[in-house]
Amino acid sequence: MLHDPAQLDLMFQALADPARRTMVERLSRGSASVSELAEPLDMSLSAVMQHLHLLEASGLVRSEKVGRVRTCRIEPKGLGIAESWISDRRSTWERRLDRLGEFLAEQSKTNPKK
Amino acid sequence: MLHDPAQLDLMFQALADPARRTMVERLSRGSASVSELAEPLDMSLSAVMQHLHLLEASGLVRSEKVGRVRTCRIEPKGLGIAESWISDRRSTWERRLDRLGEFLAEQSKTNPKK
DNA sequence: ACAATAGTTAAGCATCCGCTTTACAATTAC
DNA sequence: GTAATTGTAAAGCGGATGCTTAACTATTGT
Repeated sequence: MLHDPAQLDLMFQALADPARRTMVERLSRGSASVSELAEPLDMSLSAVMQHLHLLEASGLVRSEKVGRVRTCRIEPKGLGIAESWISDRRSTWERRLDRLGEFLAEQSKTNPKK
Repeated sequence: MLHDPAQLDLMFQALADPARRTMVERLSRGSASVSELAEPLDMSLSAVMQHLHLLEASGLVRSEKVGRVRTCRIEPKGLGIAESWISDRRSTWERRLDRLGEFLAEQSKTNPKK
């Protein structure tokens, strides 16, 4: 499964704002209404709504409205996508370090430091 | 070790751009000069330099200049910081799901569906 | 010495972001 | 029915972002 650049843009952009990360933190502890998400944030409800739009567009959060309250919850696959891009880079890096280590070990066997 | 919001801002912001992710991907395969980083990117060297500044400010990349070439390499701790924030959120979410599962299992034992 | 290479800095510019305020819509409580 | 609650939509604004070009510095090759 290849990484879709446009989605990664949206996802990392979404995580790049402290208010939005606060919302994700809150939602990782359980679903919440828009007002509940807004409560710890020092900004208008309207602003929170705009952050929520971004979070939904990125695929990190989904929500549904029942009556007059919209309930938001985490989309666990979303976090997985961002996490796996990072972890792919890390493992590429670490595999390379391993090979380098083996190479150096081999060097010091056939050509020990004087 | 608590997550520093300002650093997470810089880090996710850095990853939110396709050119910068391309640079990180390149560097995860090994160190590179600025020109090498620029090669696959359709923009001026100057623009690449600006992306590089951001990547260094975020702590994802470091570089040093020898002679007239600046060699850039990944800072593996950097990726770890972003990755661990995400994985902390995920595990909070998953632990919560587990508890919910246990609760529901308990419910159906003492109060089986009619 | 001169030219080519590799990088750096600064200014400028169009666009995007993160808010605000205002006005409005839908649901629920009294 | 009317008032309070909860959420939405639109317009506007200042500052941040992602480039460009142009001018410049430092190192290396001939």
